[in-house]
Amino acid sequence: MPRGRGGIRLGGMSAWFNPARELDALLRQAAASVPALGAGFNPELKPSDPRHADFQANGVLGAAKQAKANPRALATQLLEALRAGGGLDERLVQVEVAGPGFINFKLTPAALGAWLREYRDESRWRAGAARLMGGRKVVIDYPSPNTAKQMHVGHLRPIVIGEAVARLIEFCGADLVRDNHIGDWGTNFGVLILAIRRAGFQLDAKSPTALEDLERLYKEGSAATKADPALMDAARAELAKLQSGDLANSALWKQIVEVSNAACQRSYDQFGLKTDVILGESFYRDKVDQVYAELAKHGLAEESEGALVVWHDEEPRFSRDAETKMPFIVRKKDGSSNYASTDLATLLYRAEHLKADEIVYVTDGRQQDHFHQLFLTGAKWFKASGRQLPRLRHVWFGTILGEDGKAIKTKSGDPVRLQELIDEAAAKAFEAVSAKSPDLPEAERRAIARAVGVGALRYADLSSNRTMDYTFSWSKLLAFEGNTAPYLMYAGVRVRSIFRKAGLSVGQGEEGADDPVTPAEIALARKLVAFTAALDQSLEELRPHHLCTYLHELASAYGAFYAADSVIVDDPAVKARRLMLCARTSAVLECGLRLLGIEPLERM
RNA sequence: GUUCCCGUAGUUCAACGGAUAGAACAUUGGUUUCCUAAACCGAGGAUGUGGGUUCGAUUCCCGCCGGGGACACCA
Repeated sequence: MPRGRGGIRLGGMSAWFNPARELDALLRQAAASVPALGAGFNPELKPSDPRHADFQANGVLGAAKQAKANPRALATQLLEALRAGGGLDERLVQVEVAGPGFINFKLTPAALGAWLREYRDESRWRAGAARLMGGRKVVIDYPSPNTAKQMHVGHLRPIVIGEAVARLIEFCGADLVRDNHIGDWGTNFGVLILAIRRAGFQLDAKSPTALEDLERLYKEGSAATKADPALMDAARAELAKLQSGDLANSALWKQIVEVSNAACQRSYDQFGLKTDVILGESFYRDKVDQVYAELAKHGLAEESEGALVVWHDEEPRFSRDAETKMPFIVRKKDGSSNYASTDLATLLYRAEHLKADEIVYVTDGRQQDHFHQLFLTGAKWFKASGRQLPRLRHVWFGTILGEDGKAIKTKSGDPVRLQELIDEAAAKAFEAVSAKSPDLPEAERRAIARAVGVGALRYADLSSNRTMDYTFSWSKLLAFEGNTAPYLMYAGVRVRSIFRKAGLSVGQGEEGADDPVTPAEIALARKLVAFTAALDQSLEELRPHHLCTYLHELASAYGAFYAADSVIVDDPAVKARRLMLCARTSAVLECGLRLLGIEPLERM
């Protein structure tokens, strides 16, 4: 993400969409004329603790050390150069040298007011954010489940995180393709087919218990093949038959996939998840031969113990000299394809047919080594064959642990089913909404409960850093107070209620609104302008929790404003400017919630 | 054994090398003739451990302790 490339000014309008970017650019310009700093100076501009300022530049401290200069004196020089440059209007931004040599920037009420009047709605923000990823074609790979398993709580994260990351990327201007790369061509099928044969089970895809039956059989098969290596070989043989076109296995495979996809779709519907394409591993069945041929041709892959593998000697743990060998196995010794084969074929397809500039893989953290090897192999392969490698990113998340502190797995006991979790959340929310708003019709209370319950689940998962593991807990996932989705949704509902009471629709009644005045108005306005910084930060490493933190702070600032300053008052000027703050809060909050995949409400 | 991730108030989590380590829950004291109290205002309480780098370390490096993951044909 390039910084300091000048700012965007939409159609000659005056306010900066993203003040941090503008200030960064101005500081770099100014530094060029300060001898001790020069053109390569990085101002290290960051959002500041609001007690001090809106933004602070820390870069002078390090530079002063390098130049053996007094940091405060150097900061003062830079500040003078900045003023001389003429790009800074001090009626909008107050600047001062502070502490050991920070440069602090504080937006004045005039700047806050200008921003609020100008960046009114989502279309303006999208236009502003489009500089982040505009014109880029991005493929995102999620939730990519394995087939023939019931959805349990472990499936929550790829759905929820994947959707939030996808929406964020799309919001920032990318042309996005959501590709559900389902795992439908692996050894798990061999295991399952073997188990079905051994049990003499007749699969009926239309049976309501079909998925449960499959899951039970898979568990049996999994236990059996684990206990007996001969059975594992038999399972692999079933897969090899499938992959080479055996009619009976292919027919069975088709039925299993059908049952599995229908069940997954029912879960996706409840999360509002829509994928653009479903190109599972089986889609690449006839595209892996090209991968083997090209890797061999360029000398990247070699035979080892009968398998075709790629070593990466520059990475000690993937090198052929490693103590425990961890090659990237691209073809098994029985000739079957595996995860690596199909992922390489998928990479090529996305680059050549989908024209991806960037590919984002959303999976759990246990696959880090796999993706590291995939990316290394992809880079060498594309370079050797003269292709342009898309930017590859592994957006991984931590594991949901069971009560025993171990990862929740289908095989170890019975983890909570996803449907059970959703139903429980909705039931609890229904109880709450019925207690607090008994006058609403039952149908509406049901709909609200659904939105609140699912929203709470999603937010609980998104609000902490995705790389953290967490232990499954009903109370954590079903919390409705504090830093939760219902808190944010409630703040939004209170804004909408004001407009209803005033007989206006959101956005009306703010004509001629002036700059914020009271402390609560100013604090809220500063928070609203900080939306751009929150977007930047979330997008940078694709971590939605930054957006969650921001939205919670915004809702909290609104809560304080709501308690301190009445909106519907007699003074038309006061009313107009507070209505403007309400409208902006509503819009930012709802836009932010939607980015997280949470549907805002009119009332609750 | 090799390697990756993690360790912050009683609990669940923030902090992109910077100022007095922020929140939420729980505990505790207050706020409602007034726009939804699912709210607001206040109080107490924390960086596993030992070194190092740095003007400055929760953050970077090394050791130790503790938890989890991966490691030859699962995905």
